[in-house]
Amino acid sequence: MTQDKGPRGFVKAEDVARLAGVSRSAVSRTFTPGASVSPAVRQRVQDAAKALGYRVNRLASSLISEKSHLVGVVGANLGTPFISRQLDQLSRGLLSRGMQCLLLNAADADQGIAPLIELILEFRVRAIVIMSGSPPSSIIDECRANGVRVILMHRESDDTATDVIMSDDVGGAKLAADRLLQARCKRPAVVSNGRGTQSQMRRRDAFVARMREFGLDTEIWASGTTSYETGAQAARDLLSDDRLDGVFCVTDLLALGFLDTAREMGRSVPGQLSLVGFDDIPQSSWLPYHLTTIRQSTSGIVASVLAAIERDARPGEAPIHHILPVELVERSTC
Amino acid sequence: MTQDKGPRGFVKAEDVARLAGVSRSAVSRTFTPGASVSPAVRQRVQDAAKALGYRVNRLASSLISEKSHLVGVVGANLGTPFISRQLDQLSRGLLSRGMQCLLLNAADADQGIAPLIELILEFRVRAIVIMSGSPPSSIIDECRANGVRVILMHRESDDTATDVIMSDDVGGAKLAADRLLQARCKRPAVVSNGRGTQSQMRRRDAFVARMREFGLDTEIWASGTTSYETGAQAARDLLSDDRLDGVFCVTDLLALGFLDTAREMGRSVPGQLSLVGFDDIPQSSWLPYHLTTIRQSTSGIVASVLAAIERDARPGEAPIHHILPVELVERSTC
DNA sequence: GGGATGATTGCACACGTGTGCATTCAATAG
DNA sequence: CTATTGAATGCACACGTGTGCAATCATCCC
Repeated sequence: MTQDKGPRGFVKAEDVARLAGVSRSAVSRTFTPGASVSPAVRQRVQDAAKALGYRVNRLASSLISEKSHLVGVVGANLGTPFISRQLDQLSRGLLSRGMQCLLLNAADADQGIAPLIELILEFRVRAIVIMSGSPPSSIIDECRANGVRVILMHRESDDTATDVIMSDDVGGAKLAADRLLQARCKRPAVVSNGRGTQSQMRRRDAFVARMREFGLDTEIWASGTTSYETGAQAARDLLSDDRLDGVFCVTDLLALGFLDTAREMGRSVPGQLSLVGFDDIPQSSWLPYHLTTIRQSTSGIVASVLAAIERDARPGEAPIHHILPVELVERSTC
Repeated sequence: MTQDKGPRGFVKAEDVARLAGVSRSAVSRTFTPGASVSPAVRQRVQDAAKALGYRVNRLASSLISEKSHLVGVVGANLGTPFISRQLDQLSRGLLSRGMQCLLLNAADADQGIAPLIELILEFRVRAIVIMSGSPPSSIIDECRANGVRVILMHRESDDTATDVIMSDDVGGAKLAADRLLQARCKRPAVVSNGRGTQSQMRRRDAFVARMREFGLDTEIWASGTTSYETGAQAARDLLSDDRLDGVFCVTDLLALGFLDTAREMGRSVPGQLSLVGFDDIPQSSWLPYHLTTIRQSTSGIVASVLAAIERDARPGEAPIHHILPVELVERSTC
């Protein structure tokens, strides 16, 4: 099978050409869809390539064709249920469409994600997908100037026109508020992390505004990271107030921590307290929880992202701004 | 800031050289650590580069230096708690060591992961990390022949020498068995998926063997995928037998589904039934579960993988074969 | 001051591939 | 049989970078 191919390096097209008795161009054309090669030559080339274990060098190939099939992905908290599901679907979609995923973890990005984006640009990627962090607009402008699409998920850039794809946080928060009102909630509270994440703040503010429309003031709790433990802490803090009867956690992970701790503190849910989450992660439908929540369609989001990537980047084009619908999932915490 | 840089393409070293009034070599050396450049020239080059928004083209750079800083990662079920945590830590570690992560999702790999590995090889990666799937040894041989390290996580290759890094499945299964025996278990069962995943089979077989050492026959349940729902199904199937008093689920995800369903069926855990899992995913320590389990050190595993990648690939070298210790985490399901 | 030494710098080649252009070849029509 | 057409093929250039080698320059010692 694997022939003796000399001590150094990979097999190159020239080696295949020599073995097949054709020019190097013929080899290149054989592996270029739509190029003009006779069936006979193509066959000889393919045989020779197989015998030698030849594979096209994407580095050289992308260098000459000025664009690669790489897509840069920036994300943090990759171990989290919602984000990991998103990454799973995104990486699958990219692969199935002939693109590859260059993943940079933004967890340790103390300087912000600008350095990560610069690094990605060095690979001459086709597009950049940002799942976490807020890129400075100077970098985004530079990407656009170089014809690299930038796609923001669940966030928007203040001053620069970018492709934006997110769920309907405002609509979802309203659904949550209305559901709690329907459960005759009089004393609402909202729980979010303390990082000022865009999507969480949108949900929080929309929830508060909706409640105010009905004359209710919402207690706001915001601290820590987006985690189960933070939700638990929120419960310990908020439930010192006995009259609290409706809580909206802007994330399911927060909601699950809140729910467990509330019950441990002796509150019955939904008896004394109604609870609504956001995301619909798999754990929310597990038996002990059965959490009423707002479902985001990750598959819809990912599909929109993929479509945005595949759009040809024409200079004057208006950026995409998709807001995907969400839905209330009735379970048993209201 | 961003100058008018002509209509086509990225800024190249030649543009910077022209603006700085030096040769292109000087530009290249400025961005090459350890190269010889005078401070004055370096400064002029850096200024010019900044003004033009120049970044080194990694494609060309890697092409000439014959090796990239890319590491290919193959994995499936990326939305799963254990695997996503692993990927999170791995991608962080790679980035912090100056390497980039080329992620290929193996979920849709009907033909096996060989095509994915071939694709990765086209990028002339430095190493390939396999989190899921069993690569045919022919491909692995080819990788080694080309100086690309292949690192298998949680599995080993039958006939080819490869770097292997896994947890001590056998030791962990013994710990699980011993813990159940300590709880006076007489009728044990083991639950695994139906896919024949290597690590799961090792745990299962070691558990069964250990029980047999003590004269106990273990009921074996194996079906479906590795999921919460599969664990629930196992409980429905197995708990028709009233006498079952000790269950080892080879994965926490299975264990949590099993636990919820067992309780819903009226079994008290740990009263009538003891349960041990494997992995120690975050959810296992959540309040409703508090699962007794075998903890894998993902940080230890990832550290070993990173060390393996960074080892210089010398031809004659013996492959790495690390088996990392696991520990019993006592909680309240035994 | 002259020669030696060491640091800088520019030239030119190499990396492996895609593709326009001219050339060759076979096939077809007249 | 000749002229025409279209496909197939090879040549040569281009992509953007790293680096060995030789040339240049400044510096230092005697």
